[in-house]
Amino acid sequence: MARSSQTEMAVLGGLSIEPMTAYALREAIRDVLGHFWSESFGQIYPTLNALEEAGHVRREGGPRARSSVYALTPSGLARLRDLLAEPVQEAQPRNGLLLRLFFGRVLGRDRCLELLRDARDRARAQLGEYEGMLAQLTATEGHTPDWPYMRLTLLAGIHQCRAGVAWADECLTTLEGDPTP
Amino acid sequence: MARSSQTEMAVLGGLSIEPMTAYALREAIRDVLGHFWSESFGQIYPTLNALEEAGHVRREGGPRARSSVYALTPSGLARLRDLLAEPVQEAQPRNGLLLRLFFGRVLGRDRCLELLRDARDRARAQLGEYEGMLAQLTATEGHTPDWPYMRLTLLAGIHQCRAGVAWADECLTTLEGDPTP
DNA sequence: TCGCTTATATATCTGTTAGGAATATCTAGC
DNA sequence: GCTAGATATTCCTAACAGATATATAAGCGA
Repeated sequence: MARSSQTEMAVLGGLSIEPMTAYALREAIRDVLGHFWSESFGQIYPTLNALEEAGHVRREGGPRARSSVYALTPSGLARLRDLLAEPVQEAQPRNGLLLRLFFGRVLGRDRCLELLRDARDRARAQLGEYEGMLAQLTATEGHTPDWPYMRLTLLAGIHQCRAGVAWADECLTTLEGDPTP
Repeated sequence: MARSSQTEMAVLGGLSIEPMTAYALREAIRDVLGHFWSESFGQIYPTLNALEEAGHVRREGGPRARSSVYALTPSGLARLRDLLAEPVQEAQPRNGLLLRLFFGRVLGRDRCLELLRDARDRARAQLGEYEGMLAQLTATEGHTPDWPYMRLTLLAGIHQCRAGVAWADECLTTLEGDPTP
């Protein structure tokens, strides 16, 4: 059986854009999907093997001696369609920042303020990056069919960051004005 | 290296509020931290055992025959402080919704619209819940030391949801107006 | 008040998943 | 040719979720 079907989806999806080596696939996932997805070698390779076994992926000699380029087969595309149509399963939430802030009484107010400032700065920086990417995307001529969908995911990042900045700002003002230590 | 157990932090933190059984701890984590954290029995029990071994937690007879109530020891509180002070390590992002939307070309526009509407509705519903909880929190008399920090985390949920709604709305308008199938 | 049923509480166990260190190989610059 | 860095792959270990097993309490009819 395949590893988690989520990894399968990401892998098939990546190959649906163009055939790649496993290494390139990982780079692509990190660079393109990086702000909302991640996969590591340990997942990608076994998944590719399983997919090859199932005939969803074809392996060809790669650019280097011992490397392989994987390409989607028709059945692989069908499989991708099926997976994408499955209900979204959200990952269990695990927000380390909020966990720390929740126990702020123990951590101390100053530390919390620091955390919040940090979070705000990081969100601001990210926001700048995303806006740059969006501008670049908007400027590209000859939109591919993927264009509107890439835009969606970028917009998600932007809204998220803006919310993050606004939240941190609000918290900072209330917490700074709070007399209790 | 450390995929350090964040579970330890959540467990110690929970016990820092009041002594509890493992079962109650899990309930508390689900109900109170639920919107940004999650733990399962499979992690909580072994973590408690390890903490007891290390002397960070004291086990006493619980409300039922075979049950134990765990309480934080001074060294446990110190340990919690240390853990909270460690740099925040964010979980790898895994957003199933965005992954699907990214491959929207394969999934089809109509399905994407559906996903977006769903996401918007869920975000709206959540927002209502959080706002209710915030109102309730604001109304409570005699603020505990934890009060301002609980408020922070609730606000985070609220900002997040608002951003989610705004994003989905924006995407829906652009995608609905898009002539390409 | 007894015995039966159901719900709740407690604990353990197991397969899956994840992440990244370790390893190997190649390419290019010096 | 030699070294640095990019490319490619394998593997191991710990975290993890969720199911399952077992015990206890509570409800309820007789």
